[in-house]
Amino acid sequence: MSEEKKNAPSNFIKNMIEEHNRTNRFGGLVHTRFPPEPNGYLHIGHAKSICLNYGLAKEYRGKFNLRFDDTNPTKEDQEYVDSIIDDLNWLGVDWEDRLFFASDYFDQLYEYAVTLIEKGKAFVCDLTADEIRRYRGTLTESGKNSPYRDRFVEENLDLFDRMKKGEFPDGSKTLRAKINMAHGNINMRDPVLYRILHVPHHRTGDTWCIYPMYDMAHGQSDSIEGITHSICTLEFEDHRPLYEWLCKNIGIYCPRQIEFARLNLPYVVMSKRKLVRLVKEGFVRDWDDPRMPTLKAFRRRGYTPEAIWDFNERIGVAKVKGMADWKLLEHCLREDLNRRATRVMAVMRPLKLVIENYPEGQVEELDAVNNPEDDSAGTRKISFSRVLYIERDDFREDPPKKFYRLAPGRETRLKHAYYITCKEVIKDEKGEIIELRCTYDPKTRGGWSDDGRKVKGTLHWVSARTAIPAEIRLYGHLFTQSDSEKGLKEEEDFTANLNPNSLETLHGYVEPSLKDAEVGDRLQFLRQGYFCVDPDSSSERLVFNRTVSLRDSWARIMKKKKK
RNA sequence: UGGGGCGUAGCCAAGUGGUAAGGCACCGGGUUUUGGUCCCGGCAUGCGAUGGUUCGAUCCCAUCCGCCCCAGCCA
Repeated sequence: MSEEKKNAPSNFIKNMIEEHNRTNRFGGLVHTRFPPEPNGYLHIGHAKSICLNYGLAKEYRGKFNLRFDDTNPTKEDQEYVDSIIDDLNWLGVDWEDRLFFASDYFDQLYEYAVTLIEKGKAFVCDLTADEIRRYRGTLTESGKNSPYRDRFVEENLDLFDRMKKGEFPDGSKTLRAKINMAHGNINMRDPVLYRILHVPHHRTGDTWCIYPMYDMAHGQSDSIEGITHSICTLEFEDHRPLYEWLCKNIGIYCPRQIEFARLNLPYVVMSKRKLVRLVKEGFVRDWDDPRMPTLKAFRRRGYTPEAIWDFNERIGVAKVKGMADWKLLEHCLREDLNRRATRVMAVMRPLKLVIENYPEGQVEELDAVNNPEDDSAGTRKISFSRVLYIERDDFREDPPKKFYRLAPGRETRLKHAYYITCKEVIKDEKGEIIELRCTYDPKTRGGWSDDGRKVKGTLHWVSARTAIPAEIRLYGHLFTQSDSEKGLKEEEDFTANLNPNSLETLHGYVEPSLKDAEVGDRLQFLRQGYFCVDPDSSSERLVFNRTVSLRDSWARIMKKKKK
């Protein structure tokens, strides 16, 4: 069996890896990792990092680790560990037996710190947080040395040991690297390596009251695990010199840190702070509200992991900060769903339609194809009768040009059923159309006419006597502005840009074959879009989320006309 | 005014001394019992700007312009 391999486009990281392989820098190995901090839920931006790291390991037949960067017990929690693992499994990521935690290395990290002290490369500093800030200098002025910088090694060793033993209160002392307070890169101005935190850790409990900072943990964990390419986002570029300085001065293997631009999507927010507010202040239902950019939300909305992978492969990887386009994500989704989703008929905004010449009480079973893209999906029976519902949008009393659907006196096709002709429009006292009276042509059963007569439009429908009522949720962008901070007035914050119409709830009808649909089932509602069964569904009530609409060229024609 | 990055089409993004890949979007056409899918075609005399080197520059050099990140005992 030959497997057609997609031409994954090149990017600067692959070029770098290939250069490393050419020069044998890492012995031809590629070993990556995804290093989340367990302090929140994964979102679509994390997916880019995951796909990148895991994808590279796969492509170069290397290894991939999952490592939680859990060095700040004040923010982290087991709940997030579980949630992150769940999302990674959903994405199909396999770290085999390599699930690690930075906290697994606390003993080793402590020894590394001792090594630095012994080499005269680190010292215990008694400055307060405020003092440290003042001593650090500014972007343009160099800092000045801490008065504790020249403590003897023995004293530093003793103090650090006592920090570990819990002799000092939070914030009273830190361990700092001894580098250069005049360095242009502020990260090199004697950065804090360890701080005192009398806080229990979700994994190590009360074992520790000193915890390493990011810089003292991340690169060292990479080193311990034999990571070759430590891929992170752009804002860590300034940390690379420190990453390398620490490896070198501790005297351990040094991976290569590579920085790439994180993913940004318009009309949504990705920052943890903002996401929390949306949930806490009730702007969305929860972390998995289908309007959220969290992976949980994408999952609930009906997105497939395959689509997310495809999207990430297509947006590429670079150092240019940019905005990805929802249109591309949606394209990837439709492409995947088109292949796999069963077609069914559902009416979102029902309009009653009575076929006057169809015998009262008669019911017919008609054949319907389940998926024209997949013959193996087979066919099903759908029942036809005298009273139906069609989509309100599929009828126009005064049809504009190029409107192919139903209109007074016009003949059109009911999908899989018959040609019908609209004879009469019935309105209520307010002038609202409440019912259509039509006739059908019995000779067009199945939707064909053998006299060569053609109709332009084909409508979806459900039979009133068998249709199941359903709640249908349509989603729009969370924000009205591509950037949630755009155009805010003086006193407003980003929530002022929330889209008040991001959720529209409809009550329609679906065909009876959906009676036993299960949560998560993905379907195409013919001519409308892809939908999935929401967990809010019960045996009493079916709830569908619109995952994404179908491309709608009629809507585009109308839009153009308006302009 | 310190340090680190980035500027190729509406959005992403390859290429890097030999005359601008690809995808999305968009436009036009064909097929179609989904105005879906699919198929065909179009879409940068141009690579932030200006000089220079060269037979030849998006690529090398110089200068300039624009944007982003960094002053947590967060990651």
